[in-house]
Amino acid sequence: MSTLKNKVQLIGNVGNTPEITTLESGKRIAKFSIATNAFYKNSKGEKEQDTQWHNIVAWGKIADIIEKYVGKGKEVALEGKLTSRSYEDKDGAKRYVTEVVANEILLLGTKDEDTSHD
Amino acid sequence: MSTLKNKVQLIGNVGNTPEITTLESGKRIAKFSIATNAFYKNSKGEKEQDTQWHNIVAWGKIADIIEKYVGKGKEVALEGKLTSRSYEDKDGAKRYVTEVVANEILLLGTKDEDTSHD
Amino acid sequence: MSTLKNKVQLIGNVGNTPEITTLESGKRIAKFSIATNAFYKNSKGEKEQDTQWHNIVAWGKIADIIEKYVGKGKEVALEGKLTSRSYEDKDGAKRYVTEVVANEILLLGTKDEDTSHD
Amino acid sequence: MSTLKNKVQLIGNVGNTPEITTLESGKRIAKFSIATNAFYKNSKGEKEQDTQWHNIVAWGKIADIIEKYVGKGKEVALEGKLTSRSYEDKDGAKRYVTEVVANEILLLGTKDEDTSHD
DNA sequence: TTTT
DNA sequence: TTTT
Repeated sequence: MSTLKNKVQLIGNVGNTPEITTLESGKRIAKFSIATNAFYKNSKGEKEQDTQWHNIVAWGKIADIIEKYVGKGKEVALEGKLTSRSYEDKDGAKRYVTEVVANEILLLGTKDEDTSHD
Repeated sequence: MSTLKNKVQLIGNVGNTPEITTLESGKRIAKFSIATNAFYKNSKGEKEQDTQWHNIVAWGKIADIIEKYVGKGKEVALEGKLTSRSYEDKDGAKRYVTEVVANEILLLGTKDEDTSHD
Repeated sequence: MSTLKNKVQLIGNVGNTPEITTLESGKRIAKFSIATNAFYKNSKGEKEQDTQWHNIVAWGKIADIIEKYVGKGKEVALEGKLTSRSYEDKDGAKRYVTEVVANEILLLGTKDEDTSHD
Repeated sequence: MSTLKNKVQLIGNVGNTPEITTLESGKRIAKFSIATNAFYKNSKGEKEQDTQWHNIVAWGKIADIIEKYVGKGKEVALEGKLTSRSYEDKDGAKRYVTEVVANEILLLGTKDEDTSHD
């Protein structure tokens, strides 16, 4: 599956303790959010910050790595693909969610071995 | 502003004629969607396709390039940042939209000069 | 192995028919070069072109895809890692070569199915 | 100038104190090298490390940021384009050098504000 | 909800 | 809503 056609790269801080779920099939999923912070000066020359929050999902081995090494507040770099899916809310209205499905994750600012995944 | 921390790269086909809007301030915005297509074989060995649709927004010079060169069906490569914003729908409920704000676009499969923007 | 730490992405035209070699071990290697073209205006407002040539190497399945689908002049997008190695030339002097080891390749401007490789 | 067509992204450690040069024109250049480290297990299951060294060049504002903030041993993320140039060595033989011309740099593992450059 |  |  092509990653060249749909690639997201984020460097930011993890916002919450990743939730790990095991499906009936045995497959494991990790979910968490990360904040990317951009700093800039506004028209008055004051520093401002643009923070974007991103929903991250990971499967299989990446989920295992996340469970082991990724905690709230940690700085990580990750790569994945941008996906959207719809669902019906409790009122039957169609809702959309956009998530980044991670295929590689790297812990920054640690002396640990590479925890990325191929 | 950092693009290293928040980067999206897409190669796909434009789904609709870009809508160009001029704000009162004179700023121009282009909006369109693109489809990224991934092909894979399912468990039965049959070819399947995973199509993801992405909302693209572009400002200023990029919007001008899009107006001039980007049409429905065209294959493009683009880079931008992943952003989400919320708004209230007509029932007062909070809705979220995720968009890619393009900072560079490249027309593929054309003999035209480079239309990317720095 | 981490690709997040060392990533090269090129979109350009293939400069020569890829050379395919089979090692004694049975492993296959493809080698070719690609040109990336950047257009800009010089100080006199004239269009100029900066062409960079890159040495590409690919192993295994990617080499097979290249043999099948990639020919001189074709437009491709590829991703890989930047590597350098040294060797001794015939005079015993140390020489350096820098190559991009491709791990994914995409044919552009074709109607073919996705030939990328994971 | 297009960066989509020729993009290198590296996350690694700076190998030496950057050399800063000011040209007669007043333009400033920073030069340094960075190591990217990939860890993997060999056929015996032992951990091995593949270190690649890259020559980095930066101009203008990026050179200033490097002079101020980037020192030997620091972990940085950077993006740039892959360039090669040739020169004649003292024996009149043609030599090739490949360098990454950085257009953005980010200090990792620091509490500093974003030092990236657009 | 992170980080600066 | 594209493309194959």
